[in-house]
Amino acid sequence: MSRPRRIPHATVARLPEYLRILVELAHSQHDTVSSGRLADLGGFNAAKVRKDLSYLGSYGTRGVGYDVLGLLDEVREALGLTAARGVVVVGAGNLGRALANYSGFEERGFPVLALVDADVDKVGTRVGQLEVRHADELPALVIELGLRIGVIAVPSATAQDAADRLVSAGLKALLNFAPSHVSAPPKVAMRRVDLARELQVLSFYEHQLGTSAPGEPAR
Amino acid sequence: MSRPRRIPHATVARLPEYLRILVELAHSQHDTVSSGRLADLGGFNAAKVRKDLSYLGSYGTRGVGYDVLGLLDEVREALGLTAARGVVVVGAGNLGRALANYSGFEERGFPVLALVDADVDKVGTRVGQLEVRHADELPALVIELGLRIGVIAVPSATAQDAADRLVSAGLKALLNFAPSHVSAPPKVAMRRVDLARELQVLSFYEHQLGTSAPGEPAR
DNA sequence: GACTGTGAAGTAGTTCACAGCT
DNA sequence: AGCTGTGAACTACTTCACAGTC
Repeated sequence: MSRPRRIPHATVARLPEYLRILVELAHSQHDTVSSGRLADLGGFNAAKVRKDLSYLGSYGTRGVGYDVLGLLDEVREALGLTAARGVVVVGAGNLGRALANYSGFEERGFPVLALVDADVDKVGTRVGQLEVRHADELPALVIELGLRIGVIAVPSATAQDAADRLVSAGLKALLNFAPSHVSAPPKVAMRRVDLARELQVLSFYEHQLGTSAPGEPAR
Repeated sequence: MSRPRRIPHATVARLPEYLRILVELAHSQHDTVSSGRLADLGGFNAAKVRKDLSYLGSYGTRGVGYDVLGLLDEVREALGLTAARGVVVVGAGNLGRALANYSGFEERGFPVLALVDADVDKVGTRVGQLEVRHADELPALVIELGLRIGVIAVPSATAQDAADRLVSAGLKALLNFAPSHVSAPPKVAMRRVDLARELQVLSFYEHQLGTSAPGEPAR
């Protein structure tokens, strides 16, 4: 009930899932929810849910459950989602254009406000609402549009360069879609999504038919 | 050096990364590689690399390192990547079309051979090389094209339905891009990628400026 | 001397089980 | 009675440290 400081990474990785579930519960007019119900909806275990929420200094009520709206605020607050966070996509190839168009980002509070590329032939072309800008404009765009998160959607060979540009333009959070390891200063938060990797992991478990794949990643 | 049975999930999740690095090393004519070098290239620690590879019954040579081509085969074999694995994408919306077009899948051995949708208005339209087929044709397509993996790219509300269709069409490996929890029989390998979730996790670490985000997920 | 393979120690994450509130 | 919050036990993963091989 007090508010302990350090939230373990495994818990942080589940917060977006709690958020999603709580948004749905709020829509369907539920005002309280128990850890058991949250566990069912998210595919977790009830004890884990309670422990996770306890790190937020959650306000559950014994005998009753958690207040949906209150908890929703707590989770949003913990994730730092109190204001929309503008995203810039670097790389206007296939993947970059798709990401810039993907409505799921805007819906969840991450509007894609800019799309840049280093290739002058691509600069000026339109992708949905956006016009492709030159990568050199990054520092100006970051300031002008208040960008917070950079998405790297360039080929592996230039991913490190894209990351460096984003960091020197002042961004502190990067999501890398290129299938290669990119390094950044320790103050910069960095995650990677490798779509083909997911298929390879699936391939492993399908291959080993019978061995069921564990649920979802943590860390 | 013997070949112990159960590969821990955290190790499985890193195998694709080793694979990628080994492919690059092979291209650049390296014939051996040490655990330390692999660790550098992947952003790991050398002891972890050695332990991971030991689960494959790896053939490292003390004093020398690992044979690049031999290890490449071992990893490919462990991942079950000895033959190409056909993929079907369910959902021809924004995301589904982008995934069907994404060249990274084919490049890594997962050709997208079919794209289906339940909406008759979308059936017959073209996306890259593919013509959108009706979701009812799934069981036939699975047999005809030898599909192995299903990718779910429909809205949350219909994700469970899409999963059920894929499972009853005989697929044993599903990748879910919808931001909701989907259940499947235990024999079916199932993973989820939630793009907005990654941004939310980044938001957390950016918010808590100074707390550096740990590297990459395992499990 | 360089580098692997692996027990053992250390750390993180999960689950149990129950005391404590409503 | 129902459900939270949390120490304690357990399980998984990582890292150390060193014996063993080339």
